[in-house]
Amino acid sequence: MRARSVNCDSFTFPVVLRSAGTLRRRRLGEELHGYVLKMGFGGLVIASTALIDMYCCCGMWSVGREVFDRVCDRDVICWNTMVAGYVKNGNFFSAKELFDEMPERNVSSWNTLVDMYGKCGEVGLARSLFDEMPARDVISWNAMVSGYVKGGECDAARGLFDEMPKRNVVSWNVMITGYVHGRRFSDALELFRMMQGSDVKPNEVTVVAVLPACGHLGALDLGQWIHSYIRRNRVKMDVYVNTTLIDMYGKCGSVEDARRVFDNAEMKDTFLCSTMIEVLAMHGKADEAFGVFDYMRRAGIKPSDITFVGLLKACSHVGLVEIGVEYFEMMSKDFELVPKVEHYGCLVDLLGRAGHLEKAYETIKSMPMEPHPIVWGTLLSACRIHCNVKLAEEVAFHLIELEPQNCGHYVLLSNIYSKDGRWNEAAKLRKIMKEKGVMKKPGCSSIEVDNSVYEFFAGDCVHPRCKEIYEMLDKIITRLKAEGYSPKTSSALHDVDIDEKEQTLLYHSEKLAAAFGLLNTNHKAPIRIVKNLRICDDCHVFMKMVSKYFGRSLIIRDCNRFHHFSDGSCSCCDYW
DNA sequence: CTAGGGTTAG
Repeated sequence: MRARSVNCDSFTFPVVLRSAGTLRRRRLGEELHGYVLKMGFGGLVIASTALIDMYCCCGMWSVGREVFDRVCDRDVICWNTMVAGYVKNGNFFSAKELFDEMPERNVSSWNTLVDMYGKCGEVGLARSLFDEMPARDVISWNAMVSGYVKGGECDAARGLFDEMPKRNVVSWNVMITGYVHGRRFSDALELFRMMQGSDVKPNEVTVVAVLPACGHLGALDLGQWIHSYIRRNRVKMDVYVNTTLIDMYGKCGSVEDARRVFDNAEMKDTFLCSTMIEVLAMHGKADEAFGVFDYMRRAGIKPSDITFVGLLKACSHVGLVEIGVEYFEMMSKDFELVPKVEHYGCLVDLLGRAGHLEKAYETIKSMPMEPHPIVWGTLLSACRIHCNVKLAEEVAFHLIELEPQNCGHYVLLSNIYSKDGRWNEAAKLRKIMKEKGVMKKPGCSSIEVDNSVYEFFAGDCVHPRCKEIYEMLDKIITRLKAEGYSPKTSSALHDVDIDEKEQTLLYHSEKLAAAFGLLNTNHKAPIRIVKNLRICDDCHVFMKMVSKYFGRSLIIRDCNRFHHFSDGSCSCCDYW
């Protein structure tokens, strides 16, 4: 940037200063300040306001304030800029102080304050200001809805959203994002559908907000529809959009599409590449994940600690212990990244899955930080795979001490006991659960049919076509039993006799979803199901048999990986 | 001047 060789007028500086501010180029900003003075624009409000904004964006709010104090003909915009500058720098007290001193307030000044209180968690104060302000525009409403969303109050946000006299694209974006952050994915999709019925057109921010919801729910059809919507309507395909597309396709089980988006992305940054690596890892494509990492190094894209989480995950899912350890060491050696508890968790998984249980245990004991319960849980899962009851007990009892209300620990240990034939111990554990009032988290599976997502809970009867679904499921079970299927009752965590145990097992949510899928989808496409918990041994066998005897492939995502069932076998090779 | 956006260990 050489301002010397450019003809400047008083309108040039605000534009250039703005870029300097957004890029946080302090030096450049200061240099430009010099030119502003040299060219005699120093006294003008417009130039001064731009300078204030630039300094505040660069974190130099006190210099901004000095400029502000020297402006003699301050207008509202100038005042607003200074107030907003304090807010940007987290100087909420000064912002409020200056707001109170303002000789004149239009709507924007109030908006800044409403937004500020929302940002610092004072929703109540934001609301009283919102109610108090003399006039409101869309921005005021959006700021207030956003305040509720940030405070995690989705329902209050929605209440206000519904009351809005007018909504623009930001209003919809705020509310959809709110649902997604509150993990209310179905609500997010429903709102997105409502938006289509409104007069506001979705933009690139909207798709970035909804796509993660599609990913979490496994709503591939809707995700694909949004992808084609983006192309049809020339929504800007920026790096954010591409990142969420990759994530969505990956989580919906379509790695190929994720890869296509990655290859076609014009701009590739750390986020985008890390997402691609994570997706490949999730699907057991370790070599391809390593390839993306090599690409990053060649292209000079700096890996982050999250990149390494993906790489380590890729290694552990396919048992590449040595390579995984190499990546772990590479983090600090070559990239000055300090391994976090997540990376130690991956390392424990890597070692544990591969059967090196003692080494995994040693890793936990030698971690430089307090091991999070998830790390212990990882070791417990490894004990399940390798049937090490002794270590499992030690780890599980420790975990139960740490998190007595987490049902997962009891369930996992109980399954390990059952797998080993120790029914008495399993029963004792169920008694303990009962005594402590720990409820088993209900299994839930969702499936998308005709652009709608249907959710099923184990043994539920809420679906309108419930009778039909159960009849279909019974038909499938009868057929599979004829082919040799016998329910593995060890997966059922209930203190009941065998018959009843078989019943609860037969109606696990993924089976209901599969029956619904067979009833309602055409005969070529795979049936895609997303489950909130880990798939059980029995359902795993069941799905393999369905894929064989009903000639349909099924793609099931459980809470930690994908299972692609076809022709009687599963992509995880029964190792999960 | 003021409202909205991406990846993360089981």
